[in-house]
Amino acid sequence: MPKRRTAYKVPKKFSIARARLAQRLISERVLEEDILPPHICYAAGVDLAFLDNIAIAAAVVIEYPSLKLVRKEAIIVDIKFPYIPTLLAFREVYPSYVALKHVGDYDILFVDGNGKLHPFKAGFACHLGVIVDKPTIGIAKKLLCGKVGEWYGDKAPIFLNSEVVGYALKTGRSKKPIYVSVGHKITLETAIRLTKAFTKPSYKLPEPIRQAHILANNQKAALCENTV
DNA sequence: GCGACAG
DNA sequence: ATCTTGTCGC
Repeated sequence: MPKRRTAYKVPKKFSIARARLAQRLISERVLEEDILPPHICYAAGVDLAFLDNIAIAAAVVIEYPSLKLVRKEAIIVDIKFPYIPTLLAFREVYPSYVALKHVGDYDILFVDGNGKLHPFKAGFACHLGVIVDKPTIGIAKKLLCGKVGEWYGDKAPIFLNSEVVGYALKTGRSKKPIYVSVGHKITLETAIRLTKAFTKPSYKLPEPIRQAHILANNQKAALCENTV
């Protein structure tokens, strides 16, 4: 009788090793193909604001092509996990997931944070995208890793291990670009096209993220007033 | 070992 | 992300 053993060791408590294992499993589930409706009507966006150890998670739904805000919900959750570069998802995924459940259905999701533009190709956008199982686009305002390639008009590829994992994209009137990458169920090309489609000419960020950010901060301000 | 490092 | 005022320009 052969000796029975586990395929690999799975730590029971949190550890960097366990987090990396989770990220590897997440990255293996990410689908970089367009599995989305032929015509996008609604795009959801999520963003968080913090106050001590609590997070205010805001989720919104933007209609296309009007780019009007049609749904918005915010929730409050206690936060224990700290912000650690490359492990952002472990701090923000749960609140985001809960807030998203309150805005109903949508065709695509915009997340503020990277998708595959991550050291282990498992950024926050991949993590959340796989969990909610929706076409997801990652939008970051700063470069986490990788090297910016040659610019072609308004965009430049981001290389990581000689592989294109995202694009720097100049939107609105901003000199600084935003960084677009695949979260889940979408190709990089479509992610860029939809990011542009959901971004108003005068703003740098796509509406789903911009509106979610505004809502999160408004809710935080309202919460502070009630505390005073 | 050192520096960098989404939100 | 958060702490913070004014300010330059379209």
